[in-house]
Amino acid sequence: MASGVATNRVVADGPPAGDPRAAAGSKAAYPQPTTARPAPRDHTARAAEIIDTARALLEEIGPRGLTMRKLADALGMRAPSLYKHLPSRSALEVALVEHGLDEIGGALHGALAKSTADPIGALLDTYRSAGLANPQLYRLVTASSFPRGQILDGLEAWAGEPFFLATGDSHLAQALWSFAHGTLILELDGRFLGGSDLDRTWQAGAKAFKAACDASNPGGVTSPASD
Amino acid sequence: MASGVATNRVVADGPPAGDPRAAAGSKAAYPQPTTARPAPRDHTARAAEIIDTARALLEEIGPRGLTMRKLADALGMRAPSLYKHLPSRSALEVALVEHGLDEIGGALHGALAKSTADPIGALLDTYRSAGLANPQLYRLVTASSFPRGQILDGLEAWAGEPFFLATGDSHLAQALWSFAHGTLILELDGRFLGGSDLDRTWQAGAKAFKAACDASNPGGVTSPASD
DNA sequence: CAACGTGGCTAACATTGTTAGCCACGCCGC
DNA sequence: GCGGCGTGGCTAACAATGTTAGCCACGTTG
Repeated sequence: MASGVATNRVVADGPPAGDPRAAAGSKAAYPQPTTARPAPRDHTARAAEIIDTARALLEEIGPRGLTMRKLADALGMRAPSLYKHLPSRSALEVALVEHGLDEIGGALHGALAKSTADPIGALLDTYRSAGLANPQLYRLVTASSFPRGQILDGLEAWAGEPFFLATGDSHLAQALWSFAHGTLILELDGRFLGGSDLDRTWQAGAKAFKAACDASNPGGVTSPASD
Repeated sequence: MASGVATNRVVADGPPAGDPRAAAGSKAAYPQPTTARPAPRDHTARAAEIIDTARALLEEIGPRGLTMRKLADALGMRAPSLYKHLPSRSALEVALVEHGLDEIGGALHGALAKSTADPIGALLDTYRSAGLANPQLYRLVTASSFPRGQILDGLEAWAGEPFFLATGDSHLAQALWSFAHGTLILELDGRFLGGSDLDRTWQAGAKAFKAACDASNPGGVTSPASD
């Protein structure tokens, strides 16, 4: 029970059965998005202000340092007053995570919309950039202990959809996402050897998955191993 | 400073330069281990008892639930008495993590020693099994917030070495490790879609990396894509 | 002008890790 | 035998955490 029951997941098993666009895309040769982008949750103006401040503070001092009293301090008020605008610290985290998922999902969908030549490479680059730009937020979004059940319905699925769109296969999509997340979190946590050239680590994975994608999807759009 | 300065890392950049065994292995065609297994840290008998209890409790109630008072309760004593045997809760976590790294590293090295036919497949299977057998310990070992600098010198490098041994290339090794960690932590956290067949997700990644390994190491030992 | 919702405050509580200080017990040297 | 002392337990207490209760000033609205 420690990690709760997760009802929302990233990387759907593919588009709903029988969707015509998935096979008959007009312009791009890979499937078109079929998941709707969930509308962001409504917050009071003051609540939004608090969440913004929390986000800035989060990047400064990390998830553990982000305490209700410090957050209140940064806003020129006392901790209990925060509860006039947010029900709990956990709700604040949910808001931050939803922010993060919306941003990262937007970036991934955007990357796929632009680059049709090398979707997997574009996806990985975008994923990595998004994480490096907001490391603490990325850590929070992917924290094991997070109460994932409270996140906006469909948000995680929408944010993860690009991995399916880029590979055309749900298991390859999950494997690619796993690689991206694993590499990013290990990079953020400084777990690779000091002198390592991480660009090449990402490239090694990208190359492997591009090849696997070509193999599972002959005549598809992913460019032949380009390295 | 939130995540500390990591001085020990997993997956070394390869064996020390000039090591003869790396190129001229006698029996197996892939490199032999060159990193020494660090001796476990010494603990008092009572300290070891505490650590064992902590480990059992960890799997029951998770890292966040594992509090000094609950641990003391489980041992029939009071929280402050724990400090007669361990300097801090953080030191306890370090001990648990070292336990975990030693076990997982042992399993990985063992797997490579047995199976020379499909080292990458064996490695991934072993990694996954080890994590699924002790999910909370795995979470702790790979937690972002962990003070990694205090871990026994060389332990992480030794535990990660098999990834290099199996691939023969440091960047491919890091990418493979990233995939393994990413997939495992996402599986443990229940972040894949409910109905997903995770065996196939692992297989998809394994296949991609085996092919990449063959490509970067022609005539090597990894078996040709066997699905 | 009275009523009331909004949004701040202080005081306080439980839980966490942790420290200080006390004491019972068993072993060692005389 | 016995005094001293280290070992390992205890209670009391502190600071920091999330959170609740209860108070009050202010602006809007009937």
